[in-house]
Amino acid sequence: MDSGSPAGMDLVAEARRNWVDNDLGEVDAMVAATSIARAHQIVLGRINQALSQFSLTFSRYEALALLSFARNGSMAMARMGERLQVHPTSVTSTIDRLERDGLVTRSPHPDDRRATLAMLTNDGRTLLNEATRALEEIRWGMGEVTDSRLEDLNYELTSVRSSAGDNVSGSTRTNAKG
Amino acid sequence: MDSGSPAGMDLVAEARRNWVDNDLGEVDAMVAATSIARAHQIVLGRINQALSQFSLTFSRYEALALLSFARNGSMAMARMGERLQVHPTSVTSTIDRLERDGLVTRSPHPDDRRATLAMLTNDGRTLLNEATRALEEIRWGMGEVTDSRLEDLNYELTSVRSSAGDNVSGSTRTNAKG
DNA sequence: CTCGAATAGTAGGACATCCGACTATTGGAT
DNA sequence: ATCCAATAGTCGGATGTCCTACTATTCGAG
Repeated sequence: MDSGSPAGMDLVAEARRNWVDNDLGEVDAMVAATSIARAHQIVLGRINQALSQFSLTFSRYEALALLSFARNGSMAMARMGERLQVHPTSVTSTIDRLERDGLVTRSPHPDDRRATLAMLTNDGRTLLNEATRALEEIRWGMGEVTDSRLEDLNYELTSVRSSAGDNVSGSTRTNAKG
Repeated sequence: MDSGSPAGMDLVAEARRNWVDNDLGEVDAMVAATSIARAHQIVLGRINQALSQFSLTFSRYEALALLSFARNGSMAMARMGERLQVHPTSVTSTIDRLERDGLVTRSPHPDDRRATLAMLTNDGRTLLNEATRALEEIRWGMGEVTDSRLEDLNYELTSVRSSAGDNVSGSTRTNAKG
């Protein structure tokens, strides 16, 4: 345990009980939504805590990582928004802070004067590598959960993602279980 | 499909590919963290969209629902923070807006002059019931995913939650699969 | 070639969340 | 009885996210 919860209390089970007691419908869906939210809160909290030593947040880390995989370490901001699935104004805000901290620079797109390229600086790449090691050390906030369980979890999550149009490609489910 | 994604692209699979190509570790954990974040984004987006017709957000809805299960429809704010697992200042902010909209009232705690009780108003309870029906209609953002799959998903998520100290009680896993 | 639709980025505003700091009150230890 | 630590709530500030609106630029239709 590390992200304190009210002792002796399962918040999700509590929600289920309240729902059932009040004859409300779609209990499994309610529990799933609640569980996802709580898991997200836990994992994001751990990740952000691990990143805080680098004055990074997960959002900014994701942006750095995305740039690091691009050719020349640069990418048009609009494309970053597509990849990260965030609003264009969120990209502006994220790049603002990364630029402020010297991890990224803005430069005009050579072929499209509307566009702006965000480019990783040397400092940015160095910090990204350190932050990545820190995230590996905490197993990306997944605690003690074994890789086998993580694969099962990833498989189950694809059903939610695909229902939203995420083109879920080969979600390699190595654990033959079904 | 309803929450657009870049056509023909699985963002999570893309992340996995980048990770493997760069010989980075803890790939399953990275994918799990990414999947949880994306699933959360999808589900929360759908829920907030369904709630927008009531000028509610999921945070405010959760607060209303929590109060509705309490005796007298009231609860000390500190206790709300514990149940919702959010910072005390978040409770202040949430109750501020609910009070502004006439859905909740503040009153002094009868036995502890430090504490403040948040109490559901009649309008608040009415709106909560309508909002709950709206969430049931969209199956809490879980799309087409069957209840059977949701049970499996809920089971897998308990491993993450319990690793954070959530005292996971009987997560009834009706689907015998292991 | 010109004009309007689409695209790229940003500014301003609303919310949600956390953190640190501050006030008021409670309660236990001495 | 007194004093200090713990608790309850709020304020101000930082971040992240979205939305609407606005400017600049590109591109296709005619």
